[in-house]
Amino acid sequence: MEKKQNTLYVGSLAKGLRLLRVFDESHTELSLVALAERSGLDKSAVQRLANTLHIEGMLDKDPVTRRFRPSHAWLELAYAYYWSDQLVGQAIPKLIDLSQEIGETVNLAELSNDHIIYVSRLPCQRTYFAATVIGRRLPALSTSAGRAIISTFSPEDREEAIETWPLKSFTARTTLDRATIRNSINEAVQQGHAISSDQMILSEIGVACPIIGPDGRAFAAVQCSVSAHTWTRERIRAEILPRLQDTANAISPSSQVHRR
Amino acid sequence: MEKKQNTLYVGSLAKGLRLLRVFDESHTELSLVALAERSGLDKSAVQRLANTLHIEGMLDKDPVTRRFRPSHAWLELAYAYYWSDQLVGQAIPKLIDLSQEIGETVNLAELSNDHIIYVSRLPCQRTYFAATVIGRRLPALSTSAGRAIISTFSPEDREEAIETWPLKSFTARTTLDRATIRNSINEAVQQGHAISSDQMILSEIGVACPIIGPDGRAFAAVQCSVSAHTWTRERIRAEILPRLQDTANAISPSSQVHRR
DNA sequence: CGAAGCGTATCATATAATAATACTTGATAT
DNA sequence: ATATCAAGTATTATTATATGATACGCTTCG
Repeated sequence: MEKKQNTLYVGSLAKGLRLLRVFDESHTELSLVALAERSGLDKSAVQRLANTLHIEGMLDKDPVTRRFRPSHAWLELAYAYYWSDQLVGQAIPKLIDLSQEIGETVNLAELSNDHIIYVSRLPCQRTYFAATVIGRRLPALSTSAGRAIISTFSPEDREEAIETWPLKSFTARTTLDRATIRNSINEAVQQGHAISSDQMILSEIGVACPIIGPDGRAFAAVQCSVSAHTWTRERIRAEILPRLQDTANAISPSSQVHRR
Repeated sequence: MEKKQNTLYVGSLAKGLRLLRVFDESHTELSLVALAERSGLDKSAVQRLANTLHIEGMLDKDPVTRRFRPSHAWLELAYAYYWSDQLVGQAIPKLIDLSQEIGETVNLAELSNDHIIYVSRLPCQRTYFAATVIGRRLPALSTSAGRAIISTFSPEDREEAIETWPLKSFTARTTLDRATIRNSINEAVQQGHAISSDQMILSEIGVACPIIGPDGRAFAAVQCSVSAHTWTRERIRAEILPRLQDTANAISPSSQVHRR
């Protein structure tokens, strides 16, 4: 169909990957035709590609319903990812300490273009499932972690992010107004941390401190999610923030060994 | 080269996947030729495939060293996996409670052929990195979780597992003798749980209770890792085991809603 | 019982992946 | 400085390989 550039591009591989990416929160188990519909590929292509993925162990196939599901191999990829991410190894022990000290859910979020992605999550209280799963990608502007990171950008980059990065509504109270977000980020510039409420789910408050790179720009954040039923912003600032701040500082890239 | 069956098998896709699987604990960042060596593909093939993976966002490329690394997309796959795994959603809240109660690292392990794979990990104490990373795959026979699972098999299946499943040495004390393993599993049959020491790392004790399916056969286990410096088997049995057992029972598949 | 939906199998065709080769770059050593 | 080497990049002719249309068979459902 559409030519996707030159001879260094292997279309079949790209199509196979598209099949993998079609699975998400609400599509956890897909039939052949469902795969075809969601991927935009035709039935024959899906037949061959899905079959290959199955043989290679990337897709499980229910022998009775004939539907495909993500396989354990997807977790093995995550495993390999973790070893390749310099930051995680550095951060994990400190995050464990932090979560034990404050007794609340602690997350490590990394910037991934204009989104943040939760790389490590240490749930301490029962929460909704999505809050415990690694790999969740959210619009940076809508999260405390993202705002904390953006707050370390140069004024120009900050403004560009605020103006152009995507937004999506999750709750009735998700902020979709960029002026309000600008205020929140400006506050973070002043205070060195970001706080947000009701963005992903109601009655949830997020606090985040940026992890600042050698160039002064953050590429990650330590974040903490608490319930608005048991916490106020004041208490968060008094009891959680100092330790959160310390942890974020301790995971400073200045202490990172240069690779190899 | 070697014909890999029929026309329903897309070789290029399979080769691309091989490239992904080449990354692991000790190979976190690979150059073009390193990829070629480890994957067994020739340079041209790797060039095309890696390029495609890069364009599709599956591999990050360091602009200066030109080396490839796993991308955030690998975590997104894990995210999709979690939603597709019925057990995890069920288990997570109970595992959180358990880890808070006992204050020790709690894991959820699933059987993956003759290995177990850690699907969920809730570290409470500082440990070595590998013990905190999800997706780790270990020979079932060498782990308390694996032994707990095998202990629910029929005598024939149990014996076959003991005789034929793979073993690998991790520490000087990793049990490589199948008779010893048989004893350990028989104990688990009697007691309903498995305990092992020094298998993956020295001075580590693992306890595991099987999560039993509707057919009476386990396919997963709740596991707890503690340090031999602060715990004895007796104290583990007295203080950890009862709650561990309760948790494993509570995550019973009888309470699972039949899909769709 | 007929129809619809879905998974599976087959096959002729040309597209699209291949592998060999040559060019470029950058690092190291002489 | 210059040479050497290794690694990344680009090009191309060739054909194998992936393609997608079509047809078959099995369930499910009204």
